[in-house]
Amino acid sequence: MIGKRQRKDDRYGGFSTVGKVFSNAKRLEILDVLIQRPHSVDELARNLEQSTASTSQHLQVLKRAKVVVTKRTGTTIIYSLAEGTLEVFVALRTLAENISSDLQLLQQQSDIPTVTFDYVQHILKHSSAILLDVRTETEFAHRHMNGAINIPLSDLLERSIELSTSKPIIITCRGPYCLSSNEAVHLLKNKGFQVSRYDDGVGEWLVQGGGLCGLL
Amino acid sequence: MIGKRQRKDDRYGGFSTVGKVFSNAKRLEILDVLIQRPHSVDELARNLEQSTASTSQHLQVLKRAKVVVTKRTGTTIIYSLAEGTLEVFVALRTLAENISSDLQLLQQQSDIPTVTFDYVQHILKHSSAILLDVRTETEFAHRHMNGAINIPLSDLLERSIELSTSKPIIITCRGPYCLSSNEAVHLLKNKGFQVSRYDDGVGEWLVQGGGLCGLL
DNA sequence: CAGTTATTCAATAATTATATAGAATACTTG
DNA sequence: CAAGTATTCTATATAATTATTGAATAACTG
Repeated sequence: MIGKRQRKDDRYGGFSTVGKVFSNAKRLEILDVLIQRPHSVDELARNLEQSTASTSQHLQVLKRAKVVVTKRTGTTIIYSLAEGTLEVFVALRTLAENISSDLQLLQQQSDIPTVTFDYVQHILKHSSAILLDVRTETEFAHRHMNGAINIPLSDLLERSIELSTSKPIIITCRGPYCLSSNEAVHLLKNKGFQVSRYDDGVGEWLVQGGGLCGLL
Repeated sequence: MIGKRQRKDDRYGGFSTVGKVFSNAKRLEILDVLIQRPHSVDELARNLEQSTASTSQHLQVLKRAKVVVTKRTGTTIIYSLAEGTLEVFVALRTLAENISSDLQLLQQQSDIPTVTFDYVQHILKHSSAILLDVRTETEFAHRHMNGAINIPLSDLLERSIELSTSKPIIITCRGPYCLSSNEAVHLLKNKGFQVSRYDDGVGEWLVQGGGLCGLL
């Protein structure tokens, strides 16, 4: 006969297998990267600036906990988020940011004005500004906010001519920990545009009730 | 000048401090216990069947991550959940249960029929069954589902006479990992009542959109 | 089927987590 | 202020996690 304590330990132990996923910085970064689009092991390793073996090991943890799924194409294995993972990741990050004054301080180290979800929704409804996503074309194609337009950061300098100078521009990128929107803001500011930033990414956008389009 | 990699590591590192909270079985059990009502260190230690020192150490981790708050009354320190923690805990557990076939198997080791949130909402609306919470009076007082009645498991045998025999009874307790509802079901079944079980607790109830009453 | 590429496995070393016992602290009460 | 109770701190031993290197595997390519 199995004891009560043993049974409880088993239950919470199984639960903690999923919790462990979120206990390591590199694993959190993997998940954040996978929100943008599926990636191969190799791509992830380069992204994290870490050995392939170590990245693979983290991916095994994620796979065992079933928060990611894999698809083999040829010799490469493509990892992507499992259903339900995005929502929990975002909920956890939101909690972390609300809670931790450290993270907030890191975030507010900038002089660029940031706008809220509600504000972005409002301007989209009234077409009173442009929502500019500066991620790569592939990321944008995978999923992006309804109503956003895409010019990748790498092309922004030469393609800034496409942007209307009469409307203010709101920049969005991969999410709160992404540094692209900062660069984009400065680049466009120097060109005379009126710019602000939506700090959150597609994950937060979705969880807050915003619509997405894309392949998934 | 701080490098990009360093800054990312710092960000995800801060995030992982909050994630670590959910990576240990005992800490998850502490949080689950705190959902029911605030507890002292000593009470928690007895509940977890673990030394006070070790429990205190876990509580420090939770406190540093700011997912719990403390209130001193005399020599005892009362720990309770911080705002936002309940929702994330439940979201994580829901993910874990959907994902992990192990946890589901553990759960379905019973012959008692379980009912869904929607069903409970329906029967409450039509008063077609009784929702019976078998937790302690203190736990019930702290927060309970709108429309539930309370008979603690310890009193159930002698107080079963209070229950109508004409209506089916739905038992609820501390949540999916709590073993009280099982006992209560068998006890009432032997007395000839028509019983089923709502497996989730007040946390899931709240997150699914159910109303709560109580002190907090 | 030998060579190439992508990923995983195995062994190791360094770090971090965890549990415990016993000491130290903090508050209350007589 | 001495005694008692609740909690935290310290030191220690054990276990788990993490990153790395190099070997092994698996699928494709000519």
